[in-house]
Amino acid sequence: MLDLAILGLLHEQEQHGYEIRRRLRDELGLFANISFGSLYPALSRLEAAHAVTVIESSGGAAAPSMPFTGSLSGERAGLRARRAGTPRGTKRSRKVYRITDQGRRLFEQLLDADERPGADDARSFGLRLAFARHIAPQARLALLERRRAQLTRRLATDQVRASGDTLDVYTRSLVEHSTEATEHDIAWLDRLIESERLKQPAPRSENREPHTGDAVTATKGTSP
Amino acid sequence: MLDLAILGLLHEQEQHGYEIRRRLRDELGLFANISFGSLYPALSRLEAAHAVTVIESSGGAAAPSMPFTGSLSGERAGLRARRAGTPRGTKRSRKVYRITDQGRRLFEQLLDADERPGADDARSFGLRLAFARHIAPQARLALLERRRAQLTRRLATDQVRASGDTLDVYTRSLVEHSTEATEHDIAWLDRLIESERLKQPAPRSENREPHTGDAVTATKGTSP
DNA sequence: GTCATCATGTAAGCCGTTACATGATTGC
DNA sequence: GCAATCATGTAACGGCTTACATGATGAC
Repeated sequence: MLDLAILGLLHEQEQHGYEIRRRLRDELGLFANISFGSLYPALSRLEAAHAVTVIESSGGAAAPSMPFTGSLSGERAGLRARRAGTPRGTKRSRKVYRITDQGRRLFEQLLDADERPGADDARSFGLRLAFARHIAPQARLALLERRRAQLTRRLATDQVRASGDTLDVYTRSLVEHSTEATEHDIAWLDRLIESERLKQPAPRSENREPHTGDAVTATKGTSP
Repeated sequence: MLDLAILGLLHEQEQHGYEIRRRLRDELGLFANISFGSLYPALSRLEAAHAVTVIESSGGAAAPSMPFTGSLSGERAGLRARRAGTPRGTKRSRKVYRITDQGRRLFEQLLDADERPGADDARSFGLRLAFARHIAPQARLALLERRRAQLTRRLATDQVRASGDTLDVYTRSLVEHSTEATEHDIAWLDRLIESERLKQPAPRSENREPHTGDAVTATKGTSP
């Protein structure tokens, strides 16, 4: 699941590990404080699988496919010069990763094929929804409806539990609150689903133009 | 955390592994479908730590320091007789566990000392609340208030996230919904806390000011 | 006598953690 | 020059999963 999160972030913008961690915390909120002991091995794995490539592992400019001097001292000089322009940041000795075409394929594959059992459902769904803008409208709808079905099932088992007479006060309160929370979640999903339906009124069996891939481009280059 | 759940169930009634799993699923709801690959090793660990003892293992040996007939056929006959009384179940070759005094101590210790980082907060709290009736009133109150503080912190970070301008539609919706859910949780906790305070009006161990003045929301009555 | 269910266990693996080790850059 | 921060990595471990192995009991 971490792989999915990483690919999702790199989908938007090339970045280095340390920064990925920050965005995971500040933007996604999931993986509140993912540890480097998870993150870096994950990046290595993805690189080995050719899902990402290192486009810069030292000082050069982060511009895509822009060749730069191999001179280490030259790079250093360049960075010193650049530092004057940017008050903070712009460190050296970092590896900037970029997602590959294969990585993009893997991303989409993970996005709708993963949902492995044993995984935290809520987290898994949250992660997918956070990247929902990158997927086709009908896949988005399917994601929402799968989640809705999941919650409906939970509601059913909660009600069975609540109907038992063996629960003590605290457990009963817990179950009742859980039921309310689930109902709240479902109502929210229903609003999202309706809003999706309004955006794409007719599902139209096949040959649906698969979302022209603009709007995804990196809006900012190397800006700190 | 599984250890805590097991001890909590055995706290109430001696049982064998298979049955513990069923109660974990049907009563607690947490550990929806704990696997035997987790459960049995956990029981073995607890036994090795003298937190539980095997009080009956119908197949033959393994009863600790309690001698009984070594006759296999004898055991079988006894079980056959017992089966007639109970229409289903009452299998043989199972190990019935009982919690020990040491286990009870461990239980209480886990109950308020655990809360390890990296654990699923909600699940951990739910588990503790499910066993809340076994702990001292002030410990119960402390549990609720710790959880409340936790959720308040979450609310704060969610609000920071929401105030950023980089979030896309779906992520924003997610954060907003998460905020609502957390507020809902806090309101529920406040109801529980108030009801606890009513049950034990004056904590007054020494320097305790029963900080009133909360009276937060409480939109709906405690009993639906 | 065979199949479903109850019952216990082991082995391998996944996915995350903390703790530890190292080094570059920059502020003071 | 020294400490704080940025940045990357390795090692050991934790807690759970699935897959596999075994066997007893009861229904038919």
